[in-house]
Amino acid sequence: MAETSLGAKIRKLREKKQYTLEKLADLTSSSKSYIWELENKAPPRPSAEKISKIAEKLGVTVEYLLDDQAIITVGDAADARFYRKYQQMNDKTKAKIRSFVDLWDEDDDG
Amino acid sequence: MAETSLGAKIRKLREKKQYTLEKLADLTSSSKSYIWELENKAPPRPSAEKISKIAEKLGVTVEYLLDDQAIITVGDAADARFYRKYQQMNDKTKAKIRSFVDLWDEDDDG
DNA sequence: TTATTACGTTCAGAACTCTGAACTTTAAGT
DNA sequence: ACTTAAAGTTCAGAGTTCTGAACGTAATAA
Repeated sequence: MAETSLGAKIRKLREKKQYTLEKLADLTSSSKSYIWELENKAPPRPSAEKISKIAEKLGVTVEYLLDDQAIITVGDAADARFYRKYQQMNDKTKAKIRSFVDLWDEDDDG
Repeated sequence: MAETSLGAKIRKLREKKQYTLEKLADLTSSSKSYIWELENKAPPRPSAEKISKIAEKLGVTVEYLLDDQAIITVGDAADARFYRKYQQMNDKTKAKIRSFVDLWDEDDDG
């Protein structure tokens, strides 16, 4: 089957989160058959709305999902991605990161 | 005519860059009639590919164009404080924190 | 074996995107 | 006024997205 870059990314992220096709479909107001198509059929051209919800639930940016090349994320996009990731962590981890960043901030920030 | 949030953002950014419909269409492999529809007709549901190119040429993220709400909805006051702090740091520090958090995520996510 | 359950796969077709070409408007020049 | 050009607007229809429902497969249990 034609394996696209987008499809491979979605499947990898979905499996890492242990979501079934149906689970991810529910989270993103999609059908499981469509999620399956995105992962397995070429060439998908999903709507921005779909890919935006999918990116959100998988904890990445739209840019990351769509860009064929590896991207060097700078500026706002990187910040958005970072924050999305942070939000999805559990409270204990969040607290650890915050106190860690507080220390870093003292020394380094200008 | 129905004025959507997405349409308004695209027009504002396009006019700020002094692009005509045709110019933006050329830059994004679209037709000018379609760019016009995005700006003026409701409800647009453009493909991820289109909106990605448009965001790129207008110098914003896909998330900024699509999210109806304020960019980030904060669940928790501590998160909000943390993110404000993070945003004010310099790029090098931000990058360090991000890669640090990426590592943390590997262990912890599930 | 025969349920049952959970997950993945296939496909017809309604609904929608997006284009090309024609048309209208606005503005500047003579 | 008339011409020309540049920008915006409209629309039919080819082609695509996306869903719902049916089907396939594998695992577990009685």
